Amino acid sequence: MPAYDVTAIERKWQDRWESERTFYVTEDPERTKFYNVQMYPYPSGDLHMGHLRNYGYLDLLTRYRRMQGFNVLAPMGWDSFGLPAENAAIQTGIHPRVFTEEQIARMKVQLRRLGAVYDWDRELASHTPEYYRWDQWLFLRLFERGLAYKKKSPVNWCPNDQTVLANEQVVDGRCERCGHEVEKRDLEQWFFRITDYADRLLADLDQLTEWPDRVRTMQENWIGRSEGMTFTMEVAGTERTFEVFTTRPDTVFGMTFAVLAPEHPLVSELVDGTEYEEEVGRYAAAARKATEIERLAEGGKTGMFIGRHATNPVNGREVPIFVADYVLMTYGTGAIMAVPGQDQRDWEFAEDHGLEIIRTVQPPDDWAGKAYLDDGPAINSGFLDGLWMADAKKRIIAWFEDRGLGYATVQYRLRDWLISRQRYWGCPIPIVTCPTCGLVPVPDEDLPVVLPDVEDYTPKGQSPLAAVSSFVEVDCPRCGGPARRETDTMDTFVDSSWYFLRYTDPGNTETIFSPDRAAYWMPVDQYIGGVEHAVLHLLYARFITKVLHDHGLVTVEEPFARLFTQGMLTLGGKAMSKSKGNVVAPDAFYQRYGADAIRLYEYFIGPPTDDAEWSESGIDGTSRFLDRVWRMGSEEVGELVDRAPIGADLEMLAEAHRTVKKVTEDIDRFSFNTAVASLMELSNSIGARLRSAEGLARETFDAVFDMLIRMLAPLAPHVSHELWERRGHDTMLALESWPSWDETLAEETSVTLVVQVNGKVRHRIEVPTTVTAAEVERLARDAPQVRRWLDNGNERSVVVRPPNLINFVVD
RNA sequence: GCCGGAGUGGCGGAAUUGGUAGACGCGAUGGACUCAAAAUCCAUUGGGGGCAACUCCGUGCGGGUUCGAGUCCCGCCUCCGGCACCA
Repeated sequence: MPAYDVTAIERKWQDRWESERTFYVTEDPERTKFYNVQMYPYPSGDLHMGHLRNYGYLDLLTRYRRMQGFNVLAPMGWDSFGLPAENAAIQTGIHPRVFTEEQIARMKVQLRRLGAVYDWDRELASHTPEYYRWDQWLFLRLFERGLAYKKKSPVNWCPNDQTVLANEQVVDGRCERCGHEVEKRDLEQWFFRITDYADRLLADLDQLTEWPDRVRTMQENWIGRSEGMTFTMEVAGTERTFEVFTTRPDTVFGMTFAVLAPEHPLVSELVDGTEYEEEVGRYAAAARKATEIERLAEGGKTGMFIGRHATNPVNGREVPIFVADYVLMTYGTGAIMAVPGQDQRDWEFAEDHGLEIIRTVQPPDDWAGKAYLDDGPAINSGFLDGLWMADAKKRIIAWFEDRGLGYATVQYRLRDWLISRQRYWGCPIPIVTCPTCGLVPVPDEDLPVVLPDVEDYTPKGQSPLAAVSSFVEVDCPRCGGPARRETDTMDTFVDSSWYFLRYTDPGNTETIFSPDRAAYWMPVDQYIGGVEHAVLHLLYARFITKVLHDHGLVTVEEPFARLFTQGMLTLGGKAMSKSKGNVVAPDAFYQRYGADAIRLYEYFIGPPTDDAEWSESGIDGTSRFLDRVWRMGSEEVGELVDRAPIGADLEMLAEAHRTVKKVTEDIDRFSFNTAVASLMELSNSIGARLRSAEGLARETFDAVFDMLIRMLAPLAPHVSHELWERRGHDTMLALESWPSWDETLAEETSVTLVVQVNGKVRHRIEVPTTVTAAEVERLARDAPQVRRWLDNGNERSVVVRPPNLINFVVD
């Protein structure tokens, strides 16, 4: 058990921080702001140890930056729309709102128990009409700008969750949430035109120098920029044409067939009324329905000839047109020129279907049996022959452009963001469909479109809202005639793509937020969250911020200046999660050790970016450390002497200054584990000196202990605040300044000189930091441990690096 | 397959710029205190050899650069993460 009354002390200080509003802030142009945000959580109820680790990091920074004098905003909110509450409602019949708000209340209690402090005046929750009203407002601005549109297209459908999913929410062909295989369906859905921002989302990654490389790379790959050429091909014997996109226009002479995606509209047009109609129709229909997993499991490339030919513009050659599911309607133009000699997928298809292969790049002599993808001189390519890839591309694109047959283009892998969901617990899309006026936006003054209560939450392939006639049946806002409300709700990632802006002005009932207040706080100086959002939330939030920037509401183009992705806490090697049933509940640990020991252990467990395996025994260590500090600060431990400082005191003081420097630098580089280690070292050293014969001067102890407590304040806030008060300070430690260090004082006066012979350590000598190279060499040569080695060999040379290293090179 | 990241004692990890490998903590062993236990404190703790001074080996494996490599370079192995029919 700890040496002090953990529960009473923690409760006391949690009350004080709240009642004194210590961490509530306003905009203050006189002070430098620090906007500190954690990805707002889904209110899942009980926090486990893994959550505490993450909340602990944010709280550490809030307190640390505050002590450094920044005007720190640390808000908290709730990503409170979404499937878990709805699924619980289906099972229990409890309204998702009731369920969600209970969970929020519980989480707030638990955050408080950890000692996590926020400006609760800025709390927001996305399920409230006060919040989602502005989701709808935002949707309408995107709609006005042509950035929100409704379109029928092949989309991802999760049969288990009974809703469509965004591309980003399909992982390995499965639903990110429930793991069920995802099907393709042709549905009319709402999209956000994120592809319009693909170039900016890619280019501005360069500005994000304080983001982990890993996340930037993931976004770069996800956006997937490819330079190439788009050109038109004519279908022989018809008036019809289609466009193809290729990144290898230099290989166009090697085209031996063309392929259309099964969903390509031209497919049915070209086979209608021909002998191919039935069979091709059957193939295309099957391909459209198959899941991604089924399509890939086929092995080999399926597809079939559709009875038509296309003309290669470069040489007039007619090549057969196929339909095949390895061509995707959602990328490029949904049609390709196939060059089996230079593309492995085309090669496999050609082999499976007995098609001709013409190489257009000279492969190495021993190359056989597969496509050649690397660079080399062009062959079988008319006027391109002999040119290498880069030159050949330039030449052929110029050839197409001169004749108006094709043009250089850039394609992105990124798809538009599918934001409609056929589920209940989300933000209604503020659109009315009128038989005469078409899609009509709900006027701003009629917002919010309030989510109505329903009897039955069960998804039936369309939103449960569709069954609420009082919701669906409305007058058209434009012509007044009978019309129907959109019944899909928005992806919850829409809610989370701008909440950090709302925190700056959460009570605003006139606008989404005041541009001035947002300008003061933005960008977020430190953003903390899980790496699992690298291409989901983090991409969407960047996109929406740019849209709002273009709308004149936000000054910055990038929302998050510095990103930190924390590692997970694991148990049995797996991430702690309620659904996996491997969570460690903190309650027992709060009682036994207290919040401070838990926090400290979670900081100490390892680098914060790394996953860490939970272990119970580790808390003993941090708890013991806090006990030692407590006893040192509250009892007479060892020898406190009223005397003028002597040598030992000066050494103690120097050590404390060195620790301040180290801990400050460690926290700045997010090396919390070594910061804690340094504080332990300092505390050990104070203890050892107190027990030593000389003891410590009272004045030295007071100064050094004061520094220790200040440094401990962001890490173990309760115990450090209590000690601060008990030692006679009448100020709130959280508002005290972070200690500074005196560089001269912090300097080491002596150092261990390492004497090496041929790179091996043979001797160590304590020397003053000021030793010269000559002194180093003399000291080293005089030592018998060194002379033995020098006398036994031929000395070649000596490398001297005063004050701490000398290396003799001996044969 | 492609792109990242990592591999250090019994365990978590440290070594920030090429310069003392293993900080700090856990665990373990021995000791002090105690009637005893708990708590606390002290000592030892990478492996081998030696009474000792000391010495040999040691950061996934094999090479290399360097006076000197956990750190840099080349080639592998293993694990983790991301992407993956994107034309």
